[in-house]
Amino acid sequence: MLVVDDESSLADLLSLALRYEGWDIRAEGDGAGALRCARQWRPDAVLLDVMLPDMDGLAVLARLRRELPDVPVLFLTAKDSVEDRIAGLTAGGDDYVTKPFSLEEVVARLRGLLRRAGAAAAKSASVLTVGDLTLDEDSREVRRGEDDIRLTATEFELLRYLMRNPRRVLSKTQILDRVWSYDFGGQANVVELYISYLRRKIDAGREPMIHTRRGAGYLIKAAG
Amino acid sequence: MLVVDDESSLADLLSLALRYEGWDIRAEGDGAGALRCARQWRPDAVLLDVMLPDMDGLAVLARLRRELPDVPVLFLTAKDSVEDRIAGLTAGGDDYVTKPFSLEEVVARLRGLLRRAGAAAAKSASVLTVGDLTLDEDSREVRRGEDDIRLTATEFELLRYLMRNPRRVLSKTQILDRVWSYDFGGQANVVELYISYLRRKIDAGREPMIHTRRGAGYLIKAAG
DNA sequence: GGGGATTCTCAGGGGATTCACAGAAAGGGG
DNA sequence: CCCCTTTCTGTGAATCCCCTGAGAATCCCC
Repeated sequence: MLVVDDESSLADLLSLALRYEGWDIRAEGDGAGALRCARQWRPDAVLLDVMLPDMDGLAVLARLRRELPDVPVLFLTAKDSVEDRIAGLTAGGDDYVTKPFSLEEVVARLRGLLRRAGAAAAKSASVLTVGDLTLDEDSREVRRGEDDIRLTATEFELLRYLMRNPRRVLSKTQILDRVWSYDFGGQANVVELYISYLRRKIDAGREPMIHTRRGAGYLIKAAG
Repeated sequence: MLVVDDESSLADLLSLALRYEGWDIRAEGDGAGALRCARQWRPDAVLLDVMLPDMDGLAVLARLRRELPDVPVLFLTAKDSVEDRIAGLTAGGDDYVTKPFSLEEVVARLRGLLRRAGAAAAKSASVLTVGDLTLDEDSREVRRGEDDIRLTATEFELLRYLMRNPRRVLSKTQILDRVWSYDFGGQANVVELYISYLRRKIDAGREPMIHTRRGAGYLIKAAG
């Protein structure tokens, strides 16, 4: 996975997060470097900032396509920038996220891209299961046993993150960094709040699946 | 599928979108290359820009027909160009779309061409069904249960996109990218507006099939 | 060219969602 | 068993997202 962004702090953040997902990452700070790396290293996907110091992101894309016509590209773009121009280009199967983004979002989009790129091979599970709890990333349906559970957007993202890491303690900081936007400036106790919301919907009147590890964080695991 | 267009960004866009549909794609930038590719590679269909740098699209067509008399051709043409001349040419079973087009439209036309050409590739029936809702891509007829439903062009495209992805949440961005033209620069809330139109026609007084996932997008699924 | 259909913008309103704050509850160490 | 720390949760305000009516612009067919 090739990360192209001239803001090194952001590039580092992304590199770390994606490495944590088990992917092999390289980072480049400008278009020329990106093209060189793409040519030599042949990444499976590219994260491309559309604002680069040396050349337009779209120019980079064009030249990238000449080298690697099939590699999926995830654009990183400022909220109110040239969204219309991006929209056209991404329609072909690429995708984009607007800054500021959450890492969960980036990872989810990347998985989607890879799944689609490897269309035939990977038959896309897209359903996470922990005990009798299931979460479908496509339909965004969540159920525990027989019961449908309606979640808000943030609750869904949080639960997805937990279920991606079953039986593993996730600290509040980790959660905040992954589920909320990287420039979130609020109180850390939103995590507690949303854990509480989730418990009400998922664990209510049942054996609990979400557990607190005092001083460490939270984890989810099958009941019993 | 052979894509012939001298505008490389557009050719890339099309290649990606069609690859996503599971087709095998090659792109050429001029008439000479197109003919060479057609001769050697024998595509099942050709997307042909009528404005090419080296030769008239019509001349390309003529020579293409000598090589591959049966391959269907989808013309790409500017809005206010020589539409009448195209119209004459397409009488033979070919078809055309005017720029700017939406990807949904191109894909739909291509499927139509392949189906009519009797190519093995397109086994797909032309009728989409979700619950008691059916949409015929050929006749453009839509019915819910016993009731005929009259849709406008945009409503039809939107519903088709939804029905091709039943039980799957589609974001407003995704919808905008697929259903509207690639250079659409307007407000994102047209999607909301057209969803609202569709609901009035499809869900009116019945169990709703179109659902909103707040903060995520829309999906269609069988009622109940 | 005329008239109806269609597409799209704008803006208001309503309800859902997000989040801060603060007090209550629970855990843990001495 | 007490006290301090951490976590939980009720309340309410601000915000965001979505829906829809009205009307302007445009398209298309006759």
